[in-house]
Amino acid sequence: MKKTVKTADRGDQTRSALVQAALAAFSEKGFHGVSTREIAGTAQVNQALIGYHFGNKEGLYLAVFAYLCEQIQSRVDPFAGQIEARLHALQGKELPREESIALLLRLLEGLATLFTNPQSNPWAKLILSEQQSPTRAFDLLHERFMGRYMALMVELTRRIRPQDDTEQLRLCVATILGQMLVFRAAPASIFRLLAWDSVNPQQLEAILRQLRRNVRAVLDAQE
Amino acid sequence: MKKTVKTADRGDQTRSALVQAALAAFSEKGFHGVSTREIAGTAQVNQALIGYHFGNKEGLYLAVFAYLCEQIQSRVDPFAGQIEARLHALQGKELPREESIALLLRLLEGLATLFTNPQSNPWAKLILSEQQSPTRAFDLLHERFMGRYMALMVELTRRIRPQDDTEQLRLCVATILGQMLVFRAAPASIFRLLAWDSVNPQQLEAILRQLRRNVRAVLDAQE
DNA sequence: GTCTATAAAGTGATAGAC
DNA sequence: GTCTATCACTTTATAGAC
Repeated sequence: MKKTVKTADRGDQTRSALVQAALAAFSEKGFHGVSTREIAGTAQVNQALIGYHFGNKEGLYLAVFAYLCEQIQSRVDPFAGQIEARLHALQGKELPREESIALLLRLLEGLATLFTNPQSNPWAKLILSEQQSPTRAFDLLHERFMGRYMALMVELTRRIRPQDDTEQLRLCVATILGQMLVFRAAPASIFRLLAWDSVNPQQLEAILRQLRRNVRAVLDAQE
Repeated sequence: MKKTVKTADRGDQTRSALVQAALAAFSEKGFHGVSTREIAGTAQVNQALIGYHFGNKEGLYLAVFAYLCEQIQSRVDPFAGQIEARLHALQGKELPREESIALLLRLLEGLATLFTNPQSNPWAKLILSEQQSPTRAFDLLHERFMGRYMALMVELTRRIRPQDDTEQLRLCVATILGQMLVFRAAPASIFRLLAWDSVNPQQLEAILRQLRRNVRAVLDAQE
């Protein structure tokens, strides 16, 4: 047993290095914009190992998204789990309106904080690329976290605006998400508009303040 | 003179066919996802003519964006020009609040109608791709129409919320734009959320209704 | 302005040695 | 699990005939 300990996870290291390098490369230049040689070079790994570990280039692409889902879930699931637990514990009883709004805002702020962080730059590019031209990778994203977070937002909104039908609630959630996503979806335009070149902590606070104000206004709106 | 009339614009026809084919191809598969052979094949034009007319593949890419700017401007400039004329005619006098809101909503609805139309599918993909990784093509987009429309929205918003400083106004415009853009930026998720597979006229009306309600609420919001 | 033909370099995948 | 070497194919750009 002992004599294999040091190299037992060499395959894991190779896979991990390839996924990291591929994540950066695919997000910067797109699937067709990078060669497997380039990725292997960055990862300091032999090019033939992509085939061995992931089957082919597409398999590596999917592995990147599986990794990406883990990263996002580990950061957002705490918020979502808390809300799901609260909703479930009610057993049919009503959730106070103010608490519903607070939970919705907390989830939204968690997402906004994550998605305005430069650390999520490469993730955002990959996800937006899949939004425009979905492949099997999009199914991963939707099943692992996107569908769940959106459903949660609809349920919270239903408690806040019981007079709306389901389609209205979904549209409401879409426009709320849009107010946060615009900073990722159209960063080149938005940063020119704001005359910012990134989002520092003070600026993030300004964004969150605007989001809070808008979301409350939207949730209170009369027809 | 007469003997060259029939073929005088043959070069124009070639350029146009290449730009049309390239627009569709680049938006579907990205710059690196299509070959010049494929574009020339679709355009039924010899592959070597891309080099002759546009220098190289990148020159063709830029020509696509110049064409795209013309198309969008011809559809949105009427709205923008009307607003600019109204603002300019004031000569310092105040614009009534209700009229400012009406003008802002009209511009926003014009943009929303254009950008939810399937006809603008390829445009949206190209623009969003430039938003994520701006090249020289983004400068074209910003200079020709995006910068102008955003500045106009900020000026209208300033009349509606004179108590806000410029940064707040810009953030407000960003979040308003986001509510419309989300249907283009994250279509795969939004359409799953709404259980739609495209936007028919009734659904467009539902989107516009939601946007109108939200924008009024956001513009009326107290701190 | 358009064509054919081709140069020069790059691509993903894989067989076979270790 | 990793490596080298290579196959089969595609890529963009361009020289030169018409």
